[in-house]
Amino acid sequence: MATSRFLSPELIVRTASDLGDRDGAEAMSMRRIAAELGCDPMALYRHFANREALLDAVADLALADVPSPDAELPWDERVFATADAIRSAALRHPGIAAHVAARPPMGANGRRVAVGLVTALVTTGLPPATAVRCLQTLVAYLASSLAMAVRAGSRDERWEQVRSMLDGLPGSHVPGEELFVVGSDEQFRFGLRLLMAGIRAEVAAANGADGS
Amino acid sequence: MATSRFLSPELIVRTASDLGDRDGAEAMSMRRIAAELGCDPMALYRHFANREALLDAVADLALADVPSPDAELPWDERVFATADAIRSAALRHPGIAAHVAARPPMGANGRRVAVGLVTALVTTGLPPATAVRCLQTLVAYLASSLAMAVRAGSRDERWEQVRSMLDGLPGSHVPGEELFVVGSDEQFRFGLRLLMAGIRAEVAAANGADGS
DNA sequence: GGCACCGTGTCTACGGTGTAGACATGGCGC
DNA sequence: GCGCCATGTCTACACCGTAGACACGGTGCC
Repeated sequence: MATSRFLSPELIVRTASDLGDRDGAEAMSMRRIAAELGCDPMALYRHFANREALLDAVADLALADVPSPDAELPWDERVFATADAIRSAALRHPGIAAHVAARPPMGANGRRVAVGLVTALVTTGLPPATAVRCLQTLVAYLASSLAMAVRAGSRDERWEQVRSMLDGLPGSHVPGEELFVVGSDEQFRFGLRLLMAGIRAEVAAANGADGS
Repeated sequence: MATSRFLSPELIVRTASDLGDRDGAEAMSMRRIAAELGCDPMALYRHFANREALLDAVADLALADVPSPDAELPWDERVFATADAIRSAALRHPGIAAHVAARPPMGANGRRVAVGLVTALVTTGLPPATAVRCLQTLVAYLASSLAMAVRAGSRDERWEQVRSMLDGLPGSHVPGEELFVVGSDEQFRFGLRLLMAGIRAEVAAANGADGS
């Protein structure tokens, strides 16, 4: 049993992912993953350079079920749908979502999705450099939204204080408390729409200056 | 010397902040902060509930030199300038920037700035609920940009792989490597402009549907 | 068949972390 | 003068990532 090659990167990553889903992000320590596998913690280092590399792999696994953008759709729906799919996929594995956010995974799946997105953007007529900038902006927004959605209870009491200050403003006091749930799907889509509007303006500018 | 009340939240926070500036984020451990102060680590717990609370205070201190938005400026310049000031202030304390990003500080300074921003937004005619959504989106983008700007070397080699894939696309290969410096000032401002364009569209829609 | 090698898993140990809980001590109010 | 309470100290616990030396088994070569 000492050295019968029963470990593999795939097995380790799957085990870590399950553990994270079940017991949360902080459960994915080298020691606990090893305990789950029934092996020595140091055995993991034969397959991953360090913990971060392992978590990168777990994060990339989470992106496995993000479909490549459907090339039939209009570019903006394609981008919107993909961003939404990334978010859903990451939130389906809350243990790793924070890591996805802090370190956008650039494994096989990450690259596949990124290339799909940037492709959608360049087909609009955006110069590639601008398309990459837009993609980076999207990734940044996505990352933060994920990080916030994953916070304890997904309800951030700290925004409440902004709310009470808002009550002191001229306009009537703001509606309900549900507005202050940061990281909600609704809030995410609102911001994503803002960004898409900005990108559309950029596309229009590029095409206006370019051809028309 | 045992109990002469020489510690204070302010002193602790300032010491921790300096330590973080000098030796990086991971230097701000309870033990090292205490060593810097020449006291016992546990003494810090008399003034802060836990490490996170202490770091929150450090983060809020970093926002102290973000000026309240100048009410004379047009709303969009006001928002842009404030966002930029927040970023600068946070980056001036790289030790805490990551924490600011992960946990937008809502201490006295954080609230002051947040209220200033939301005020700028509601003066445009946006309904308060929408203004808050816009603010949350801005905060999310800001947070991520900070987190990325603070990464090792501020140059993420992982984006290089997207670049090489981009070379295979129809358009001529993308310009230089400097494009892929994530977290650069230029990239930040680009994304901020995208967002502001989106918000402007929202404002136009609100005012169009409202009065005109 | 014998032997060396190398990939893999194990063990021990180091230096760190946050923080709970009991203890000491000095200043302040009564 | 006495007692209380805030504050700082000490010890200890349960973790963490991972370096480095070791053991073992399957594989290729002679």
